[in-house]
Amino acid sequence: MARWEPNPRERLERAALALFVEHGYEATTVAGIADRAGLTKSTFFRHFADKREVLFGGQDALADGFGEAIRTAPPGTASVDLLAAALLAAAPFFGPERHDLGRQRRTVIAANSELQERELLKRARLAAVIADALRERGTPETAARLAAEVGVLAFGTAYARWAEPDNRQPYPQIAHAVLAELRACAADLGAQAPAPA
Amino acid sequence: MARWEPNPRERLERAALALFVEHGYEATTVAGIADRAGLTKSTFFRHFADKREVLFGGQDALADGFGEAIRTAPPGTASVDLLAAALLAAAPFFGPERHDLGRQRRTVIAANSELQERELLKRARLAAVIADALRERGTPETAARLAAEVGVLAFGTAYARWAEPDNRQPYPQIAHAVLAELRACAADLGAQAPAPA
DNA sequence: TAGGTGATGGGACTCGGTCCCATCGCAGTG
DNA sequence: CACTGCGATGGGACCGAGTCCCATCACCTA
Repeated sequence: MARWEPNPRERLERAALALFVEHGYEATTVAGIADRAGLTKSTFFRHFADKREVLFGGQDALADGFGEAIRTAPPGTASVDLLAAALLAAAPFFGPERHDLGRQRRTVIAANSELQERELLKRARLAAVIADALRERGTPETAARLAAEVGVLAFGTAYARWAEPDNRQPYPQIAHAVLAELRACAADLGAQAPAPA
Repeated sequence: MARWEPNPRERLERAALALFVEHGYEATTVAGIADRAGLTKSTFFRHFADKREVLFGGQDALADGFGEAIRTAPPGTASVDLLAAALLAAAPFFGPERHDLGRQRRTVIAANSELQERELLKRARLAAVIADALRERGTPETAARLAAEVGVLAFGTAYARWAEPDNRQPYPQIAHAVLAELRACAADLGAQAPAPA
């Protein structure tokens, strides 16, 4: 009997991703996902708050890792390096063995605006975590908000490049490169003298 | 008879905001909004793609204005000043007479994460419009993305400050101040030498 | 062997959203 | 003054997401 087989949550996640890839997000019903995992609709909603959330399970752990990395960095570390530390804390989630899953997940999300909304919400929470951690270190309000936004942009770009089908570079290398590039752009942007009002 | 009274779209928007303020977003049904506007559920969905969208009607016009402002700026204008031009293009939407509406709208959105998701999506589209317009002017990819993100952050901050209950400053003044502050922070962030890998 | 506990199954229900068709009001036309 | 075409509305059937409640099952412990 299907009841009491292990890891119902993980089974649901796998079933959902497979069905989303096969038939698309909208054409897939929650009952269908549950069926494929040998469970029911009730159980699905006991493990996930809604249909979208089945694709975003790891995001909370990610945010925790970001905050922790910034908080435990040595005193006096520059903001850019704090961002680097945060991005690297995500490395365990992006090993080469998860490359295919990451690519599929990205494809599914890219095809549906509901899922994009959810991803943006997760990123906003990520930015909030980063900004909070920076504020705890004494970074002024606006500087913390900007750095958090840059960090999230860097993370999103790095994730996108890592998940590219033909990518072979490891995530940490990509993250460093993206962050360095963004830092340079920030310098350019900040150096421009604003026109007199 | 209620049929054929003018401005059904605007009536629906007013009815929705009023009910959201009174009972909250979730406790309000689409049928209830339509009733209050003297219309039906069918008509509601003929004017708005979904329940959330009734609060985000102006966002598309906003994005158009942003793109237009950047495209029509004099050649050679610095990126920061292009962002300033874009933010000022939004000024007509934020006259003092709309202050109360803006404040109510913000309160409703702040209380519901579904609405926050939609707002984030709209802002992402805004960022995409800005980045596209900057690319058209020859701004390199990464610089355009960063500048767009900064622009959206500036807009969000300016809108939030403008909609504060006790705010009396006009929107353009706030926008300029926020942007100047962010430019300074970008300079700081970019000036930090990254630690050697 | 008899509970006790936590996870699951299952069904009823509400509401968002889609679809289709009948209906209405307003032209314009003869 | 009818007739007709057109666009907007009303209304009902329908599906799926999500909630709620309760019965049921498997495992553990006394």
